[in-house]
Amino acid sequence: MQKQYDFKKQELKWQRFWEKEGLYKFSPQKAGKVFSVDTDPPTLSGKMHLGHVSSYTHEDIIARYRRMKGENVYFPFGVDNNGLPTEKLVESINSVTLFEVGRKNFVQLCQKTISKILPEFVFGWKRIGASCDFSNIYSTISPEAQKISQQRFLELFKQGRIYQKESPTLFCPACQTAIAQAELEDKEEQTVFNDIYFGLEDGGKIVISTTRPELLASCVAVFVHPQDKRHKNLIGKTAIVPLFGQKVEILADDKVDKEKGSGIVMCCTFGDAADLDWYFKYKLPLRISITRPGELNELAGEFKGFSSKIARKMILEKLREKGLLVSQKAISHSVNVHERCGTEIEILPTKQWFIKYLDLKKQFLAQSDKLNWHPQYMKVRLDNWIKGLRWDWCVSRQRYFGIPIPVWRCKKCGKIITPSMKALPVDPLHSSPGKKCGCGSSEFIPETDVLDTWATSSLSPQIALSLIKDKKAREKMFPMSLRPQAHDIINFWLFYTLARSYLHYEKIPWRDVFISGHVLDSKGEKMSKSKGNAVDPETILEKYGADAVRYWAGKAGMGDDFRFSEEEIRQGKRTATKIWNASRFALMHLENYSLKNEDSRYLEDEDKWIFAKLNKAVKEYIVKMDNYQYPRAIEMADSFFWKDFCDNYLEIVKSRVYEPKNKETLRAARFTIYKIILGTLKLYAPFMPFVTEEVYQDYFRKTEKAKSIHLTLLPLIDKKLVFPSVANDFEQVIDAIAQIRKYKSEHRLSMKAEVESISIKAKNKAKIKKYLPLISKLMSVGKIE
RNA sequence: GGACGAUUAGCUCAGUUGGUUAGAGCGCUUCGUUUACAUCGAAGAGGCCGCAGGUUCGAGCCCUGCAUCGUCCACCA
Repeated sequence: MQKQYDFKKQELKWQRFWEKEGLYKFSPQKAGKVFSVDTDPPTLSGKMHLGHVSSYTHEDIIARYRRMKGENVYFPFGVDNNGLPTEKLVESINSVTLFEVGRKNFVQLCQKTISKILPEFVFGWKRIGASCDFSNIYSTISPEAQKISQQRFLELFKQGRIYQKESPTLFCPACQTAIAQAELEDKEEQTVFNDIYFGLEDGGKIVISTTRPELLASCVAVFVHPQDKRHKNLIGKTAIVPLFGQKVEILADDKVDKEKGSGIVMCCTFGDAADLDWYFKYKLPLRISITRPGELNELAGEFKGFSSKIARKMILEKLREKGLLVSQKAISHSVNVHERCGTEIEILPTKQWFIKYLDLKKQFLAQSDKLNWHPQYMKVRLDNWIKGLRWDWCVSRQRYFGIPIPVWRCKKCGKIITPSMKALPVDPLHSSPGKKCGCGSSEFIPETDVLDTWATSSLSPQIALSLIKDKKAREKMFPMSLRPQAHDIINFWLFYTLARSYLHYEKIPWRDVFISGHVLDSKGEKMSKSKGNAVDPETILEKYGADAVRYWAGKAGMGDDFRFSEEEIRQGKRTATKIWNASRFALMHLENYSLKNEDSRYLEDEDKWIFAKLNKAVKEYIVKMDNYQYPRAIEMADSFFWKDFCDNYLEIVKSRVYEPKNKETLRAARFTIYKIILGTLKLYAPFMPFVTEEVYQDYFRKTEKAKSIHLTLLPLIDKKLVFPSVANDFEQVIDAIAQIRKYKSEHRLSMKAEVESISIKAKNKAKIKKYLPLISKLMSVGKIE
């Protein structure tokens, strides 16, 4: 063993070793109950971030623990490289826009770019010691994933759960696609609240307030509050929209806020979600004046062709000229923007594909009940979301790099034609149904929309399991054992997966759900690129090593967000060093020792005591780990290793190994050291896989046989080595030592200083008597009373 | 506005079904070159357990109300 533990060199070495040996390769034939993890495929981006480090450390701790419990762990790895985020990444890496290169070339460029950047991206996960089966990585855009996704789409189509409908949809004018409610983000924006005169048909005028005067051409009604005395007389009258002249009815609805502006509001198709509600509720006419790219159309007359921003200025100018602009007030309000690009969204009627599922709320809630939630209170979030669902699931996107919706439409009769399951995956743009339509026509219009990313990632269990070739084994593995994920996507990924699983199989997708939190900066604020407070994992890994960073992550409990703490990482590094140092000392005394079980016959009381301590620690460790309370488990390991073993046992046993009274006591000490060190390493192995492997390989591998510490089983202590009453009595020795240390400390003495006599308090004097010589020798005390 | 969570030592957090003097790590103070480790060891200081009521022989833990913070959802002309 070297003198210093060089984590950088060693971590890389063991990572390569694990990979080369295929340590974490899954095979259904291996022994043990299968424990399968529906891992969260990270969205492909240039680099892993600290959130990935922490969430994968949590999963990995669980996976490694289960492996050491003798379970056959399936811990797959995938990347989410489907859809808009990947498009954006590819555009920025190659400095092109998809409009420049065209759809077909762009899709190819995406594939090419992905395979180029993937290895480096994945290396991040290997580096932190994730024990995934990297020999077989899945991708959410692979032909296999496409096949699975299209297959399930067609299944639902046949069940009558897929329909296409023209409907007002959330639409991003910059990305040119429909987006989901989940993709919305709030953004605080400075804007101007304008009071504008509307005419009345019977003469007179009213003032309405709006932040979006560019939508005047789309105005279809004016609303007041039914209990608003000021405006009660207006109800039922007709107003005339300035500049555009359309006549609109004045209606009453209690959604109107009397306090806001003049208390009179215009309703446009569509300014926001409230307009949408009114449109349906009062069956208002449809007046669309904004095109998909976010420009005004012919309905806006002279403003046609201008972007909504410019048109807003022009319209305000015109209103001002005509004396129709009463007043303006700068306000700050929050608007809905697309999370990917920050563009304000529009609501536009477009034709989209939906999965019908609003009728299944009850069933979904029942599925949620069947899951084992960790922590339990997170369940409420899902349940509230399910109860509050208002729309069916819009699964179509007007994008390019995604999984194509596998349908054609007959040019003649309009019937929807689907491919055969065997033909999947298909891209309708580049293939044909291969059969005639029922009406005899063989001309088809291909569907150009692709599926929403969630429509595919909701099938992650199916995609992950598709890597297992043995069909019988694969089917036995569903439902999977565990879904680990963060709390922010409970309403999306977790919900959608649960929903799909019910729609297709009427089963829950997994038994356990484990929810983790987000990494915050050291002040407790959210990390984000824009704030510039994001910590780069690479710097931190360079500085402290993966074991240390994992130690920090392992201290974060379920559900809660937790802070980045360099202090805690330093503590992790100290722990790794301590493990290495204690092992170095121990192994020094184990040279030329070969473990013999009969040595346990000569165990001294301190040996029995430390075995009892380890036994207790292991038992509690297992309880905590089984409940996903790994921060409590690592505390068990810490306090056993640091306090009981290093500070007390090793100090006591030193005299025995340096100057043994006889062979037997030396052998017993060596036996104990061997067992305890190995046991300690095993407790730490899920948390600090590198340093524990280093020590294991250095000494224990030749006797323990297992190729790696990560293939060994938990240190369950042989009952024959546990003597509770002896251990209990010996506890008094520890207590006495503490008292003597305190005395010396208070008298500013070195621990080595000789003391003539001392009196200590003991609970049971009779039982401590036989230990007095031991204590007096150990603590350099002449006489103890 | 609705839901959920949090509030315990200077900081980050434990505290099991209510039961003696409330714990850990870090930080701080003092001491110690003890043959694995100064990346160490020993000792110490430091807490009206957010506030106010209630239940109980007994409350950090149970109940009610309030306050503050956080998260998610809704609203956002």
